[in-house]
Amino acid sequence: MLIQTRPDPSPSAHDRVYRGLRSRIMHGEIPPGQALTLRGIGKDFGVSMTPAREAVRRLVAEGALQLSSSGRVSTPDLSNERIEELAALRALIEVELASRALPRAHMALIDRLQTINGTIADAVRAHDPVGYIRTNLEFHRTLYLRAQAPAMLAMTETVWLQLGPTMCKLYGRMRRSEAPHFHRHIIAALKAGDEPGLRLAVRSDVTQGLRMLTT
Amino acid sequence: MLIQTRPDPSPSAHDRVYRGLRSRIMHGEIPPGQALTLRGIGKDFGVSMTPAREAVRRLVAEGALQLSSSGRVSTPDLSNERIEELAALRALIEVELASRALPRAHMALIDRLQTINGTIADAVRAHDPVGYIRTNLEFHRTLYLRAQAPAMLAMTETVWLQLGPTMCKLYGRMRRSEAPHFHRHIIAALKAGDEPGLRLAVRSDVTQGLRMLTT
DNA sequence: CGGGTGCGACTGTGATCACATAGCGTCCAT
DNA sequence: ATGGACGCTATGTGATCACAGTCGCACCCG
Repeated sequence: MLIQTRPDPSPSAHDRVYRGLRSRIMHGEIPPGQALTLRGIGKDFGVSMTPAREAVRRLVAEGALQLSSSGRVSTPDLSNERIEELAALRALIEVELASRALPRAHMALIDRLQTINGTIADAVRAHDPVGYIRTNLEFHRTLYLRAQAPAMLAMTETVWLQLGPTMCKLYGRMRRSEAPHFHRHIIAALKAGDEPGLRLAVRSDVTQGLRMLTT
Repeated sequence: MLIQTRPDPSPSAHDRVYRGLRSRIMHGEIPPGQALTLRGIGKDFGVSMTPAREAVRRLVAEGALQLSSSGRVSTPDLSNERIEELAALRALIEVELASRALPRAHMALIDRLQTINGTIADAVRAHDPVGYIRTNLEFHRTLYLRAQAPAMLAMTETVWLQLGPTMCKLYGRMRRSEAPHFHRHIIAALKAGDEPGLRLAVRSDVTQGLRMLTT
């Protein structure tokens, strides 16, 4: 019996398309309101309409894309109320995830977080919005993975996905840029094992970041 | 220019299939681990495989169905850890929704909640698990609709959806049954405008209901 | 020069088909 | 009688096609 060295070699076409689009959307590579076509997506990924349609359906279900009344697909342009809601959801769930990760946060994890934080600073200095968003999310995901709570992490990533195009719009016009300020608080609270401080730091990081998103 | 009297007359086939399956799953009409086939679903709804596939993909994206490695589709059989996580998510988000609904809760809303609560008691007396689950969710949704927070409500409904088959298994073996106890606390807190009491009552209702789900 | 109208290309939808694969029952050999 | 191998059937996947609706653009008329 062969052991699968690659757990997912799935040559499945719709999965490739799904992952590709999801990554582009979550990392803010597509501005809000951008129109997409099934045939265009299919051509981009070298597949026919069928897998493109499945990937789009899935992303619509996750709120990463929206369908107009006539079925045209585009990235959503969020209202301020929607952004506030999604920020509140991030605050609720991510605080819980951080809290659950705290007891399992070894020094190796903290080191990795500090490394990622350095990469974020690099992206900021290089004025690389996509790199900034990607590494910022990687910082949070690395922490939350320690919470051993896959359902909560999935839900959080869905929220990130919905905010992707909006973050694209924001960081595109973001001129003066500073390294993520509250990440140091998060790391300090992790080191100290200070749960209330960690909750406050995560909540502050999320809400401060999202406050800049409301027009 | 004609005004659409019916905002969604959508004769769209995949939407019919999606809504139908979603309702069945959320209300606990399908036990966990139940295998489904695209051609079977298509025949049930009188459509071809294509809309059935799209509906299934969407439900998989929402966690209401799972795909085996070979692509076979079935309702998920949740582990205890997963159930605990979903219960924690319900507690987090629903408490927030109730809190946001509180300032807008008129007497008319409270009356409707009491009426629904009576219907729940009827379903319990009639030993009707599906009716119980449906009206119980209707109770919560009626309250949360007042929160004016569609993204949070959607996320909560996604959690309900994931718990649907598990609730089916539970309430199928539920013999002695009592009317939902904490719903009265919720209504009392709404009447009194007591926010801490409301948060506690909702949290208790959710966690107590879900504690029975863990095997 | 401006606006309305009509045509054409484009886009999503759903059905059907060909193909690969996984399940599963059966049949044969020991 | 039991275990294993074979083959059939059922199932998901992806491509293609026909169709209907929509959007846009150009052309024509005032």
